[in-house]
Amino acid sequence: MSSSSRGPGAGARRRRTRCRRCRACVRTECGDCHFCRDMKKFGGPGRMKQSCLLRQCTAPVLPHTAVCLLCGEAGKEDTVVGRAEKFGWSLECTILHEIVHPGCLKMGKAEGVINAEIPNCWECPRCTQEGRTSKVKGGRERHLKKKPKPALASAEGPAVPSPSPQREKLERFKRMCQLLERVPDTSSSSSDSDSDSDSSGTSLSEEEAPGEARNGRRPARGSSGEKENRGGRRAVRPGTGGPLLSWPLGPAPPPRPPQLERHVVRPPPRSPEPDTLPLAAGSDHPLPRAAWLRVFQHLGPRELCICMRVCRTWSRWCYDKRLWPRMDLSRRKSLTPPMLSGVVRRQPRALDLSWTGVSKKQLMWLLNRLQGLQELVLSGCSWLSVSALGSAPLPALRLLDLRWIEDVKDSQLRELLLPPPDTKPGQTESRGRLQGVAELRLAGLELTDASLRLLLRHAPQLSALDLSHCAHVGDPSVHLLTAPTSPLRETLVHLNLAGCHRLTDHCLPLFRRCPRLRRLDLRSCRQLSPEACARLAAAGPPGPFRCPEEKLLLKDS
DNA sequence: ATGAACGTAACA
DNA sequence: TGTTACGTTCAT
Repeated sequence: MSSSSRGPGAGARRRRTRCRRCRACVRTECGDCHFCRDMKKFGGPGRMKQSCLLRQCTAPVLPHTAVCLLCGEAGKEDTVVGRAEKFGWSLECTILHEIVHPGCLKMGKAEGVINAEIPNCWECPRCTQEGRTSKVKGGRERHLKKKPKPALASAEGPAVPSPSPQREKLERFKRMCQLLERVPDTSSSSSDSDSDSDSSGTSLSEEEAPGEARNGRRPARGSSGEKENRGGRRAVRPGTGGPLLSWPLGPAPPPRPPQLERHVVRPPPRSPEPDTLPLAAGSDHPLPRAAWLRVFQHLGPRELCICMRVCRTWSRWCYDKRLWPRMDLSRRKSLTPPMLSGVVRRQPRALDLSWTGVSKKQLMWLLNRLQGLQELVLSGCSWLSVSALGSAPLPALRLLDLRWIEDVKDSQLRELLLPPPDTKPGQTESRGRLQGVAELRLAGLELTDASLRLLLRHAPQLSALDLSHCAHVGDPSVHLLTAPTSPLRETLVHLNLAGCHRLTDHCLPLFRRCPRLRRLDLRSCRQLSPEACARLAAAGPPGPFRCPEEKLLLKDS
C-alpha cells in the first residue's frame, strides 16, 4: 500500500518484528486459539500464518536489519547494550521514513512526536520543526484498496493513507506524548481531550477507547482485534527517519504481560504540565501548579471532573494520579471505552468495578495498564470476565474482592491462585498471582476446603479473609486455617465467617491459635451457641479480642 | 466491517 | 533453505 515516501530515506515502512523478550514472546503457543489451530503443527492447514493469540508481542521492534541512518548501528539493545539508555530504540519517522537513534540526533529530540500507534515510530524533530505532518496530501485515499496492486501506490504522496482518521490518531497521540513527556505542544489547542470529565462523578474521559471496541494496536489480532490493528497500521506509513525522543515505552521493551492489543501502555505523567496557569490576558496566574493541586486534593471525583472542564491546564493537572487514589465505577452496567481509558490515565491505586458489566477483554485491557493497582473490587461481576485475572499481571495487588461472583467454585479459584502455566524454566515454583495479597474477599462463593488448601499455599500473607456465606465452609475449614502448618494462622487479623452454617461450637477454641486475630465475624452461624461464643470472647491473654476495638461479632450482635 | 488468505520480510 | 508471522489484500 501505500506508502509513500517521498522523502529522502524513502521507502516503505519497515515491518516490525517481535521483541523476543516480553512475556508474550517468551511463552509457548497455546495450541488452542484460532491461529494455533490453523498451524500445521497443530493439525491445521497453515494458511492464516498468524502467531498465537497469546503470543502477540507487546512491544514490537524494528528488525535487526534496520540501522540508524546516522551511526549505522542497529538499535537493538543487545547489540548496543551499554548505550541502550542513551540511544534507546531506533525510531522510524512516519514522514521521512528515516530510522535513527534519538541519541544520535543533534537537534533536540524532545521536538519529536512519538507515534503511539505504530511501534518505534515518530514524527522526527526535523519534520515537527518544519511543520510537516504525516497527513500531507490531503486526499483521503483510503487505502487504495481496490485493485492497485500491492505495489506501493506511490501515487499518493507521502502519505499516510487515510489522512483523516489517521490524523486524528496522530493528534491524539501527540497530546498523549505531550502530557507524558512534556514535549512542547505544537498543535495548540487541539481540542484536546483532556476535557473529559463526565458527569457522573467518576468520569473518565477520553479519547481512545480501550474498550471492547477499539484499541489501537494489536488487539488480539485475529478475532476481533486484528483488524483494528491492521487498519491502524496501514494508516500510517512511517518512514525513516528522524530523531526521537525518549518515550515511555522506551528502549528495552518492558516485560509486559500478554495482552490483547498493542496499545502502548503509558504511565501517567508524574506531574502534568504545565507548571503555571496561563491566563487569557497573557500572564500566568500567580498560584503555581503545586498550590492548585493542594486545592484539588480536597475535591471529590465529581468536583474534579467539573474542574477539568474549566480549561486545558486544569484538565491536565486534574489527571494527576495523586488526586485519584481510588476510583469507583461500581454498578455501571456498561463501561465505555472512554471510561476505561480515563481510569488508565489516572492510574488509581484502588479500583471498584463491582456489579458492573465489565467484560473480560476490558478487564484484561485495564489490568495490563494498571500495574500499580493495589486494590481491586470485582464483586458481583461475572466469572467470565473475572477470569481475566488468570492471565493478568497483578504485581502490586494487596486486596482482591471476588464476593458473590456466580459460578466460582474450587476450579475457578484454582485458576487464579496457581502460578501461570506458561512460566518458563528458570523460575521453578513460580509465584502465584496472589502471593502478595493481604486481603481476600470470597464471600458467597461455592468453595470447599480444597480451595482453602490452595489459599494456604498460594496466598500465605493474608491478614484479612472473608469467607462469609460460603456454604461449604465448616469446622474442618477452621482446622485447616488454624493448623500449625497454616501460614495464615500467624497472619490473620480479620476473619469473616458470617453465615457459614456448618460451623459448630467445636471449632471455636481453634481460633485461639491465631495470635493476631482481632476481629472474627460469626454472625448468622446457626449452629453456634451463645455460650460457646461467650467463652471465646472471654478468652484470656493468649486469645484474641483483648481490646475494646477488637471484637468478636456474634450472631445478633 | 470483519475474517481469511497470502506475499514476503525477518531471521535462524 | 526453512520457519514464522507482519502487513496487505481479498472475500463476504
